Formats: sequence, structure tokens, C-alpha cells
Amino acid sequence: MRSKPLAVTIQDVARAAGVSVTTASRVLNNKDDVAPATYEKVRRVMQELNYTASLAAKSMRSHTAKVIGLLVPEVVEVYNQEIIKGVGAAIRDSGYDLMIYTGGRPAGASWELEHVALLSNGLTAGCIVVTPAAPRFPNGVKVVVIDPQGDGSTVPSVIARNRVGALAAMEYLIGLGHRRIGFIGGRANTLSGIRRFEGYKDGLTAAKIAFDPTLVVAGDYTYERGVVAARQLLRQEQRPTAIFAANDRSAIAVLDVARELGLQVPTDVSVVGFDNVPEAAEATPRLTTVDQSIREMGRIATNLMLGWLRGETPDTPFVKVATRLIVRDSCQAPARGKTDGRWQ
Amino acid sequence: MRSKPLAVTIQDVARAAGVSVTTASRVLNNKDDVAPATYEKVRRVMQELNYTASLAAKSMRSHTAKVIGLLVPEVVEVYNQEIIKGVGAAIRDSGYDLMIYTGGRPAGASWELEHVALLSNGLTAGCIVVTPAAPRFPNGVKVVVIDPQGDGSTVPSVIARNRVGALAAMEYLIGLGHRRIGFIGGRANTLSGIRRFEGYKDGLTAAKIAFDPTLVVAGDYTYERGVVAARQLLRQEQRPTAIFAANDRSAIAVLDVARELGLQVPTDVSVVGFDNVPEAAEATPRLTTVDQSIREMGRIATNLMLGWLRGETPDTPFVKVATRLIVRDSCQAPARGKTDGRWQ
DNA sequence: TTGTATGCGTTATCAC
DNA sequence: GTGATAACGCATACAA
Repeated sequence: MRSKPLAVTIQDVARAAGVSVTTASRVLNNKDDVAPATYEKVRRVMQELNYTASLAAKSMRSHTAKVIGLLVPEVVEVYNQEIIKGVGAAIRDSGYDLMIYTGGRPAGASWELEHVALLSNGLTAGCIVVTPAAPRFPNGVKVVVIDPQGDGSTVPSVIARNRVGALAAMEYLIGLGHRRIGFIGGRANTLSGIRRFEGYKDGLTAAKIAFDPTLVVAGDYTYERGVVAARQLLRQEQRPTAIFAANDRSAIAVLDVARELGLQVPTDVSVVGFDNVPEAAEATPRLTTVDQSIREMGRIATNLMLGWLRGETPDTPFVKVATRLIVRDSCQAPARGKTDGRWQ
Repeated sequence: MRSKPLAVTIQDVARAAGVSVTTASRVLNNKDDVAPATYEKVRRVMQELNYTASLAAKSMRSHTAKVIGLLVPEVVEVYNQEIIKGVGAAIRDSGYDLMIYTGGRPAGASWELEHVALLSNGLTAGCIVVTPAAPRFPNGVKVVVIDPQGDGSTVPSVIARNRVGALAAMEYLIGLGHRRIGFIGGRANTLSGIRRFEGYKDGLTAAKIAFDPTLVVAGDYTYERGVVAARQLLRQEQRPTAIFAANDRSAIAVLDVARELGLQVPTDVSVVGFDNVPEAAEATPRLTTVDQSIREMGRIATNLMLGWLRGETPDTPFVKVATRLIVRDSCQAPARGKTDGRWQ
């Protein structure tokens, strides 16, 4: 009687089959230098004992496993779900398994850093990390990043053309006649947040509209923060005729706050989001937004990683994914009295 | 020069801090019998070296980790996504991390069995398994099952009231006046598939409608199979006036096939699904279906597991989750000529 | 073809 | 308080 008869090990198999652990290991890994009779016997015993090799031991010993790790801050947000879909689809039939890891605790400062190390110590062949706060990772581990913090990132990254997308949104609003356009920012330390803000300012500049700091409110991509920001913007004396939110969650928050304040969208205020999550199409009114095909980003990141693992050096370490404006029902020309008189 | 300077280990920390690995390990695990000065020094070195303990080694040694494993056949299907959401939400602030594991290869026969062993060998404290084909798992590992294969399952399970839900759907259709109701089955080896079929037959029996085997087509919960089944049903000489599909994917397949054959839903044929995945509400026409709040099942399974890990014995090893009919736009009374004359 | 010995990074046990 | 040492389950160089 063992103290911990938890799982059946390769030792048990070897003993039951009357061979050494080495031979058992050989059979397990389908080496060719093992006698057919022995092979059969060991295989049978493995079946009978319901044996499976311990991933922990296995990957600790040989520093590699046919597993790709995906690190997400959490799994409930649609944004992350879309990434999971993209990665999940791309990994099919690649021969690799997928291990999605997410912390139960709120993500701390160097969350990704810790967990990349966690998974990289043999458990996975490489890691895909979503929106990491950490700029760089321990060398020697293969990391692909989705939506990195800064362009100083030293690892292969996938990022959307955020500035271009944001600019398109602004041009659309300005084309409709809006001059007083509010902005709800994204997470300030992410490249996506920075670039979208740049797009906002560029749009203003191109139309020769003065930048008004009172029309810009910081956000962090959460719904809750979006509500606060929307209230701040829509309760202003002379409220904006349009609001461009740095992501759909914030934009949907604007929709809800507008309803709460008795404002009609798009009659009283136009709203544009960013991301094109599924919810955007279901919102009331259907949300005009900038599509960045999150799922596609997951797919690309995965293929980048798979190629890397195949030995190809990632020659395009910074893949940019196109964005495009999806016009739906949440925008229209501002009411005449509300503009400063200029039309078109 | 080491052969593989992959990651920084506890040995490196110990050396750099001028202590033994034992002490370093003590600091790592916050043992109390270590001098404050030593503690500080080691902590600092860990910071500097960016050290993180290897999950593999750690869990290999001490057969436990604050991680809950979730095994899903794949992550792209909405059904599984919903479960992930439920589990992800429930695990928050529980102190446990979540590790979702999914195979890149198509799920083989004893897929779950293998992978439960994989994760259970120290990597996780317990596993939640979705729709396993395997009836039982190695003892000693904590497993909670969502939608088990049979009621002979020896592990704590979460399952929807499938029979009741299916019966409700049938009563609704029969109440509308349908007599000739087709059925597209679910995966035959899952309890959910069996029970939904029972509900179908019970509905027939209660209304004294003879069971017609030509109206029943096997399915397996996939869209592709759903298309095949739907064609088979809708191309019949005397086609059914309504189709009850064992899940929404199949039901949506029916919708598409009907369109393809030039049939109007619900005018020419009524359709009811099962699951109430988000897509059901977006389908054209909006799909009437049986809600089984998949997300809720994930939540319950997680809480079951967390309680178990806390030491509580799962006294309700078979949790049943309510189902209810969600009436939307895909059903109506059959055209008069198509029924056998009986009305109501 | 098969077995022996060793090490992977960590923790538990027992000394000091 | 701290340190040496033996496991944990597996894979591999080397010996037989």
C-alpha cells in the first residue's frame, strides 16, 4: 500500500509488464527500437491500467510539449472570447493542444510575466499573450502578443490599425456635420488606447477643429468606467453632438446612459464604438463601430506561433490587421441648432 | 555555461542570494520560520531575477495546485463558450486559477480520460469535464461533469432537465395543432440526447399521436449533420408541419435548409430548438427554443468543485438545472390542409 | 533489444 | 533558522 496511490505511473506499468521503465518509456513514445512482442505487451498493460503520462513530469524533463498556451486576463469578456475563438479555430489539426490560462484573482501588475514563466517552464511550446502590461518577456521563451503595450515590444505582435480605424470613425462623424465630438479613452497603457486617441485628434486636426480637453474623458475599456465617462460628457452644459468611444463596451455604456438621461440616439447624440463585438450589432440602436476582427487577430497570432515553432523566423514581427468602419444606426447628422452653424 | 539557460530556477535564486534552495523554497512559500532579513534578501533576488516557480516541477512534487482544470472538446462552439463564461465568472476571486484545456486534434474515444489524467497529475486540484464519453474516471481525482453520458455516472454531475424541457416544446407544438412533428436527435451517447428524445416521445404519447420512425432522424449536435437531417425530413412526400431539433445548431440548420427548399418558417414549417444559445435569438426568424442556461451549468459545476475542494462532500451529486421554453417567432399553427383534420 | 543511472525544479524530512 | 538530501514521474546517454 503506497502512501499516495493517486495516479498510475510509468513505474506501475513497467512492473506490471515485467519490463524496465526505460522500455515502458520507449513504448510510450513510440520509439522504433523495441521488440514487437514487448511493445504489444506494454501497450496492453497501459490500456488495462488506464495509464496516462504525467504532463508535469513529462514536460519538466523534456522542455517541450505539443501545447500552445494562451494567456488572457479573464474569459468572460466578449473581446477575449473572440480571441479564444480565433485561436481555437487556427490551432485545429495543427497537432498542438491549446491551454488557456486565466487567473482567478484580479490581474496584478506583472500578471502576464509570472504566468508566461509558469507555462513556459516546459508546459507549453509557446505562449500567446493578450494585452500584456509587461513590455518584454524572459528570453528563450516563445511569446506572441496580441495588442501590445507599446511599439517597443521586442516580441512578435499582432495589432489592429487602430489609428486608421479611429480616423475613419472621426471622418465619418465630421462628414455628417459633427463638430463637437466627445471621446472616451481606452486603457492608457495599451498601444490600442494610445493609437485610437491619436486617430481622434488627427480627425480633429484634419477638419481644423480645435481640440477641446473637456470633451475627452479617460476610460479603461470597461462598461462601468464607460458609464461614468458617458455621464460626465452628456451632462455637460453644452454637450457633444457625438461621442466616439474607444471600444464597444464603452460605447454601449453611452447608449445606456443616454437612455437614462432621456436622450435619443442618434437624434440627440450620435455614438461610434470600436471593436465590433457581437453585442454591437444587437444594441439598440445597432451600434456603428470600427471593426477590428478580433477573431482574425487570434488566428494570425496562432499562425505566427505555429510557424515559429516550425522553425520559421517571424520575419514580420509586427503584423497589422486592417480595421474598417461598420455603419449601422447609431449616427446621424446633428440637429441643426446644436452645431456651430457649419454644415458639411 | 549551462546547456539550456531557459528559465531561472530556484537554484539560481538560492545561489544569488547566498542561501540554500531549501531556504529559497521556504521564502517562496511564505513559511514563517525564516529570518526577516533572509526573507527580504531572497524576495529581492527573486524580483531582480524575475523568478517564477515552475508549475510543472511544483505540482509534480506536491500533488496539488490552486488551479481548476476545464476540459472542453473544443472552444469554438457557442455551447462551450457559454460554459467557459459560466465557469470563468464563478471562479473569480475564489483563489483558484482556471486552466482550460482543449485538444487540437479531433476528440478521440477516450479523450477526456486521457486529459483528465494529464491535468490531474498535480497540475490541477480538480477538473470540470464537458460532455465526456467516458463514464467513469480514475479514483482519487476530483472530477465534476457537465452533461454526462449516462446516469450511471459516479462523479458529481450537472445536467439540465432535458426530458422536461423537450416535453414542454412538444406540448407547445401540439397545442398549436401540429400532429406530424419531425425530430432531429442529439448525440446518442449523451444523456442529454437520450432525454430529449424521451421528451419527444412522451409528448407524442400524451397527445395520443402514434410514433412514426420516418419522422425521426439521428443527429449529433453539429450543424453539418443538422443540414443532412433537415433535408431528409423536409424532402419527404408528406413532410412534417413542425420540426423539433435536439439542439439549436441543428435547428438553425433546419432554418437554412427550409430557405434552401423555398419553404417559409413558420408558415410552412415550424421549428423548435434546444439550448438557447445567443445565435438562436438572432436567427431569422428568431428561434423558439428550450433554454437550459448553459452558463448557469458552468457556474454550478464550478461551485460544486470549489465546495468539494473546501472539504465539503458533494451531497447532491446530480444537480439538475431547470429548462424552460422560450417562445419566439419560428412556430405557428400548421396550415389547415396540412394537418389530419384534428384541430387543437 | 533492453536495462542502469542520472537529472529536470521543487518540496518534505530530517539533521545541524 | 538554516541546510543537506531524498523523493516526485519521466526521458535519455550510456552500458550490457
